[in-house]
Amino acid sequence: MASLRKTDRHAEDETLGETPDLEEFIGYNLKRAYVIVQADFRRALGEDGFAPRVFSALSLVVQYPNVTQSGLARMLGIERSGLVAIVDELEGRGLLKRTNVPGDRRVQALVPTQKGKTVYAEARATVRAHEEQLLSNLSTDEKATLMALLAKIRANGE
Amino acid sequence: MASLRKTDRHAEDETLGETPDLEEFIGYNLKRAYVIVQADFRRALGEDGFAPRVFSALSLVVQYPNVTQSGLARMLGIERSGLVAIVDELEGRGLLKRTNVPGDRRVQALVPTQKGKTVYAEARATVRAHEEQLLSNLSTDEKATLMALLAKIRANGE
DNA sequence: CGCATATTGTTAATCTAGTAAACAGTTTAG
DNA sequence: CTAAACTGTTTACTAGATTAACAATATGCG
Repeated sequence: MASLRKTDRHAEDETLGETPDLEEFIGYNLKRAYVIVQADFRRALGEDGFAPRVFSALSLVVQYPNVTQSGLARMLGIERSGLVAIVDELEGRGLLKRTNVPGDRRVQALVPTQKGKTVYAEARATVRAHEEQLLSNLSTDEKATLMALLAKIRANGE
Repeated sequence: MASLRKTDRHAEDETLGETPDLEEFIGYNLKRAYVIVQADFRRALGEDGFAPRVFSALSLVVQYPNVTQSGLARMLGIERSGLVAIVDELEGRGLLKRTNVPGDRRVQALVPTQKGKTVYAEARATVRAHEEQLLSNLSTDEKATLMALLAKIRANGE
């Protein structure tokens, strides 16, 4: 998603001095912005850090201890089959544990460990700081506006 | 990426009546919005329609006829190896053709066919209409603001 | 109660998008 | 002329995600 440069076209073709169609589409612009922010996220957390989805899962487990895997999958908007590997990773790193729930032997409630809470708090601070810096050309107001507009899109689509 | 519901937590855990951390992150909100808009895009173009990246490629070829594959890959921000399948598909559907360039026997300039131009114009109108309707709870001003803010993010990240 | 239906976590197969590395052919620079 | 760079391409690989099936368990309802 690089920018359009003069040298990407051939000399002989004309260059309608216009904005490319693509930039009219919200979807295209959303994707480009997302790719940039996502790359920054990965840079922030480094090689051995969390993938975005793993970070998101940990965040929710810390905030909603005893959430079930199905519940977590619903919150994340993914299939519960896809969550298994994510929870495996978090449990493998000792950041949460699967615990059985007295009333229902099907479910595995997810509980963050102390380490999980600590590691999440650090990761959260790191990601926040990186976002802050990546978006330093946006004012606080602009960031708030952006969040509000994105929330409106979400409100429509679900 | 569904919404957070009371029933997704267990009865016994408390429910800090707070906004989930995740919604503080621009990256998370961008992704959620993007997923919604992308799903709408696919609905708009239907089963046999274009994937977003194929649509984007066609758009650029129509707007910049005689672009090379390398140039197009740069514009799209993908590797040129990844572009081969996309161009194959568009050529297979008769929407563009690879032509050789007099001065340079390495490159294949991409030229839209008449059908390509027509099909693109239709697809563009369809996608626009769907975006319009999906985002009908945003005013024209809000949409413009959103675009501008996304462009600012892009300006930072590249 | 008993039985159909639904839910939970899980595995396995599959799909898409995308990257990285290598390549032969060709062009450019010194 | 030779070394370096570029083009399109293939192949192999990874990540993220979906679907379908499954056994264990729970729920609803005659």
